[in-house]
Amino acid sequence: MPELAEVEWNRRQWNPGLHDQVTAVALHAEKRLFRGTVTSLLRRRLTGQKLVSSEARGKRMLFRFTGDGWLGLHLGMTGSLRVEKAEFDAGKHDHLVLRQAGRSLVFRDARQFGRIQFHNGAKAPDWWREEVPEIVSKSFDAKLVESFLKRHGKAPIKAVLLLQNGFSGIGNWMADEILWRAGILPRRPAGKLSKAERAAIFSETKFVAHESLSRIGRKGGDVPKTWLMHERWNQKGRCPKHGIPLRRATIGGRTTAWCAKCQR
DNA sequence: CAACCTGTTCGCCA
DNA sequence: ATGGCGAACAGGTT
Repeated sequence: MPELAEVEWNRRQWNPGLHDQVTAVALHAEKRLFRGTVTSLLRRRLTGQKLVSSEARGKRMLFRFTGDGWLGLHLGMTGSLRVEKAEFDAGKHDHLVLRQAGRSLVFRDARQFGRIQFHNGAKAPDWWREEVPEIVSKSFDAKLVESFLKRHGKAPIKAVLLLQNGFSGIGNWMADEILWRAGILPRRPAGKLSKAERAAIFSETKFVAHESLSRIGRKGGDVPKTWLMHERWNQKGRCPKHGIPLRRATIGGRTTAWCAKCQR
């Protein structure tokens, strides 16, 4: 699930727990998810504290607690956040559960490509403060995209769109969606795109990010049927514009789908 | 049983 | 020093 808008959706799943005290912490300390994190500290510093606020940046989330506790979450490939009843029994892949009087806040991640970090201090942790502009912010502008594409000029544009220090929050399906809308073949080297094509990458990135984020709260929640996204999952996917079968190949290490007619 | 998967990180090479 | 690429990670699904 987890790309930009889905991350934001998951972040909100814990909103029912805002301003409530964490009465107990249950976690699977030996799991790879906690690599680099002192779980005993996490457990000790969150127990008895209140969840104050949360924020998402790209694919990362930060939950703030009283007592200077900061919980960083990344959903990886299969992570999700949800709320369960207070007395709910954690399943095999429910690697972190924050118990509150009225509910349990649950982090599940079967494949464990995600990550759980904890920091105790007055200021937000270093790993959160490193600045990569959010796509929906003003500082993500055409100039920034220009220089980023130039810097990675030899790599296929598809691979460049997946680099989180430039396109924060873009994942596999969003990258394909952007390229389809921009009319650009995923294998084209980023440095060989025309000025107009670079401008299209910029504006379609903004468009896809804004559109998908704006739909989270609404009923249905999903992006329109006319988006490539709905077609690219299965082998029989077809271009929403032309109805012809999508081409597919591994590019930038990931399965990539495109329309040979739309994209040049 | 084999292939595939919405992500990052590491080691190797240019 | 920087950039590009493929493998590895872990487990479920097709």
